[in-house]
Amino acid sequence: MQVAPAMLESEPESLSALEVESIELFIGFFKLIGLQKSVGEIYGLLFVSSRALAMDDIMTRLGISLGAASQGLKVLRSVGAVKSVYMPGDRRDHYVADLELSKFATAFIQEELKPRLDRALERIGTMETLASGMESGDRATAEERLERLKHWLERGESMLPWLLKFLVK
Amino acid sequence: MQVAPAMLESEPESLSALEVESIELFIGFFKLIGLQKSVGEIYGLLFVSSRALAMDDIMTRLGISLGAASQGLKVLRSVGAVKSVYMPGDRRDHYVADLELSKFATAFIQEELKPRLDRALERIGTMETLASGMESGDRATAEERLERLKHWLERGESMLPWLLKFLVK
DNA sequence: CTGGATTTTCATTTTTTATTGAAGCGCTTG
DNA sequence: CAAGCGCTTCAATAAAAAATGAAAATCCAG
Repeated sequence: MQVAPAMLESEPESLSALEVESIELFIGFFKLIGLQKSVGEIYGLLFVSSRALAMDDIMTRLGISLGAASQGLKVLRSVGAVKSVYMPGDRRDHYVADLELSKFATAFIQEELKPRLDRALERIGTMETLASGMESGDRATAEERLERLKHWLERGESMLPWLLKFLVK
Repeated sequence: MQVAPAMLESEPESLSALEVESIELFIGFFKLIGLQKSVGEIYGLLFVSSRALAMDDIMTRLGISLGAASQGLKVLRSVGAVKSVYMPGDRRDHYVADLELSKFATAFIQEELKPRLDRALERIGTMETLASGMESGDRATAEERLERLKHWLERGESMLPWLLKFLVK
């Protein structure tokens, strides 16, 4: 029996150089918006694939586990980064990358950034109340700084709709 | 055996409610831009402090280690979020929060976002080369997608200067 | 210089986060 | 309607990131 020499530690199914670049690119990109490595890997693979891939293919090509593939696809579906296409005569779901890149930015802004800003502004309300019961020196400092922070956050918040519009097209 | 009632696990030096809110707020904020918890803690504490604090104070109030305080302050200095003020008759450095919040955003955009976009665009160059040597069906797919991605990234990049200007004031 | 105070560094430990894969659910289909 | 396939879940494990604290470097005042 013939076996390819010294292959126990190689890429599970050998990715093309193009695929490797794509995967690395999207890992970095997705990490930035708080998504994990395996999510980026999957999207990177699908992005340069001209045909739809089953979860099975994805696991094998990337050498990741069943669970990671399933969870990664779940995340990608949830942000609309991937859609499944019907393949006649195959029970498995097959996935293609959604090329509307702006979706990631949109999801990030609406699901991460916006809620955080809202939460922070809420917190500032609480802090203003707390500060009002302090002795005058500290109170003045706190109030001035809170005011400043509030302005800045409100400014940031006011920018989001514009940012969204810009990114979406 | 008698032990002080349930105090083994309390806050090391008791933070005020205002301080706790501030710390939590900045932990969240800083995490978003990729800075770690202890960095947020320190800034949060300084943000509502009306007097400059020595590293010693910071450690004690927050209950963090020497190393964490030192490293956290180093990061904060490096992004200009904190500055040290001279305290007559005390050899220790004392720190105050820099209130120019836009510095964080600026540092993030210039030190995280911009380099990543540049790196990604570079990578796309490589990928275009790789794609050009593929067989025609896959090549067409890859080229179209790369083009799309490139446009989007360039668009993002073109927005950065504007974003910076908006955030800085 | 010298001694102690202050701060930085970094190998180790702890904590947090991501991945794995076996168990189990629900479709299909034979 | 049973058996197998595809997929999801989640407790256990592994990997990555952050915190710790002792040792070393730096800084002054005397």
